[in-house]
Amino acid sequence: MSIITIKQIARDLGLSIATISKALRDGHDIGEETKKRVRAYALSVNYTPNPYASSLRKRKSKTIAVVLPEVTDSFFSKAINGIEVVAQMKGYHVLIYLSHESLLREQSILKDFQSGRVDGVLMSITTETECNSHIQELHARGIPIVFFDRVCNEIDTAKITTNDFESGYAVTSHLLESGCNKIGFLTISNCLPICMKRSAGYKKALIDHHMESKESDMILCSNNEEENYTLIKKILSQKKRPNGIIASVEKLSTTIYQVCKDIGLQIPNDIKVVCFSNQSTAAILNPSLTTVTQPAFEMGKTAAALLFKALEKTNLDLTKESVIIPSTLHIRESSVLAGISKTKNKLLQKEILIS
Amino acid sequence: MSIITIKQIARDLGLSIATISKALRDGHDIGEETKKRVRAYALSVNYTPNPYASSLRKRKSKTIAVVLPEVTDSFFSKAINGIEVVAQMKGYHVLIYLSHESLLREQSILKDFQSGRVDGVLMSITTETECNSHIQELHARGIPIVFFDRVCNEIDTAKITTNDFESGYAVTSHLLESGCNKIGFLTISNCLPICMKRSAGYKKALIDHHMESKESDMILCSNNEEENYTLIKKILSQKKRPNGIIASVEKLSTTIYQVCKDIGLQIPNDIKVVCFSNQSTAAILNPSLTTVTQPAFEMGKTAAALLFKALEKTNLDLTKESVIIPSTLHIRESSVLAGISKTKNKLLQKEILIS
DNA sequence: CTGAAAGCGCTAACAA
DNA sequence: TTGTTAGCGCTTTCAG
Repeated sequence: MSIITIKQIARDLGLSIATISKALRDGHDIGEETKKRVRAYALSVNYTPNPYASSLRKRKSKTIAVVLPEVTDSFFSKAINGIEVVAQMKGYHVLIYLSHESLLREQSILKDFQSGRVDGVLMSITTETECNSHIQELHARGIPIVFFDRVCNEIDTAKITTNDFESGYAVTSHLLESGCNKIGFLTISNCLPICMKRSAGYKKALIDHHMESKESDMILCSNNEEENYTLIKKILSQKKRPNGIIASVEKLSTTIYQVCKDIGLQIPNDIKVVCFSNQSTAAILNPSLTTVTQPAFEMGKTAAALLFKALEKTNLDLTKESVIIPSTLHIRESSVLAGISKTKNKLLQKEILIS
Repeated sequence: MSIITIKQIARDLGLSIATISKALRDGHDIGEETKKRVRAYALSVNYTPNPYASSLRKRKSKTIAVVLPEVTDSFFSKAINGIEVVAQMKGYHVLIYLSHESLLREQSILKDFQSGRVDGVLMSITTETECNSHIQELHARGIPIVFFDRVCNEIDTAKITTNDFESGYAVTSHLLESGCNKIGFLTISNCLPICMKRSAGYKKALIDHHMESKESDMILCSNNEEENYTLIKKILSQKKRPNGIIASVEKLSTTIYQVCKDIGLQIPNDIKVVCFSNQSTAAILNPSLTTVTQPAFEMGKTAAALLFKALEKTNLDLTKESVIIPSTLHIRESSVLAGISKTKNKLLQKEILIS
């Protein structure tokens, strides 16, 4: 069974190539009879149009790119899920690219998009992305870009985010109200808007509670697990160690718990822990982990839906389409007041939509 | 800045289109001088070849598809990671498709590949994929397919798996040695090879330990979390409930822990739990979870590497290239012998490469 | 070593 | 309503 093309169908049916093409995509100037005949035949020979020929001709690929730092993080995998659901519904194909937190990779990935490979781009930038000329350049070419979560402020386009400032504020207030008076904030970047907003919320909460906000309580983690382990261990072993800790990345929770176990710190008695995380296991950790859960699936879905809307109606101004979807604070055992019995704690556990 | 093509460069440089094309891809019958001049100019005008024109002409897309049931499972996200790393190295692009455990979706996804959109396919089938004519058909078209993890036995091509039988055997033996005498096996399909192999290992271990293997101990879970919760709760609430449980899917661990918490069963005293899982949080669960960890990243990487090899040398016979990469048994608190003190348990904890 | 020409499979004017 | 024609941008013989 050799590959079957429009030309072949035309020959078989004694019609012209153009007629087949139009009939197949329901062009309104083709006779019903012919349409039926063509469709039936195409189906019978299992015809599938060559997407690349079509892309070349139409200058549209029906393909989008998703550029992410990584996939092994519940936030991103759930976001991909959301993106894929919409894409499949809309008949788009999704190319996935991982930057692995490397600016260099991100640059070379975006460079390729200049070729017209994709109609639009969904992206979350790396921790290294301070310079953004590569994004700027792509944007200037007229390729629609929608950022989600890790946005790039300098690019004037739609951004799908969650309420990071409020989340940072809420979670810090919660720790303060649970009795913490020295809260460490683990971040992964000093310039990612997402990190800056969360830490701004953290600082504001401290101020509002008449606490000092020290630079030394801001801890910059790396992309290397062992380095982070060592760093966190050092900090939690200090004499004046924090009695509360906020982790702004999911995977740090494992490291923190591990360190506490290894140096004999009891959560939440010795130290309270909260984490920005989408892990479904948060509730069954030892102790269960208080989290700020981002609406990952929703964010992916919204970003994708918006991008497709932009691709379908050219008059849509992405500049004015940013969306903020609130996160949820799940209060669990890792951050509750000391001295409250387990049963009481259960009552304290709650789920708060951050506003 | 309008899109720059080979034709444009040819005009600008006063050369022919063919010369430019050849010069850019280092055709050996072009003068060094010309090559340099062309390259330099192409770089200066930021030329990026149109991939679709090239694909159309060469009948090669430099693109592969990855078809998975879902992404929000550590196994699959790590596998994607492995795949992407190799793809990026080899200059391939990866299209991602989620079947969401639906055979219908899987069929329509594969149908599209008949078009020549992708040069090859990496896939893990759905729990519903009993009939496989859609895969057969694609395979017959000569599109190389490499299965990983959830393979389809009926298709004669390369399969990258882990030692599922041995894993099932090892984990069951471990539970028996920890004192269990009634072990429930949670599965997600009665026909997925991966499930059948694991359960075969489970049954063999029971027999070798002179235990009865009852069909009623095999529990078929669904894709719906609430249904699973209800089902597991029912089973663990029975008078003759199991005192050991093996979950063959990562996400079931959360459900099991939740059920135990809700009905007051203590792990591991009342019931021991083990799970096939790649979750990094396994070690910090309450109690820490014994797992069989599949080499997810390696499997993805191997599958991708193999596919690219097949794409590069047409004489490679995928039929003979299957690989089995062993899993690891991580023994943790959730499955240890009752009556052993916490400190002792620590010594018991170990990591065993299953063979 | 370079160029002319044909064509990958499809679409979109424009004719008939 | 259908057919003719001219490409989309690139690769690849085959001549020069």
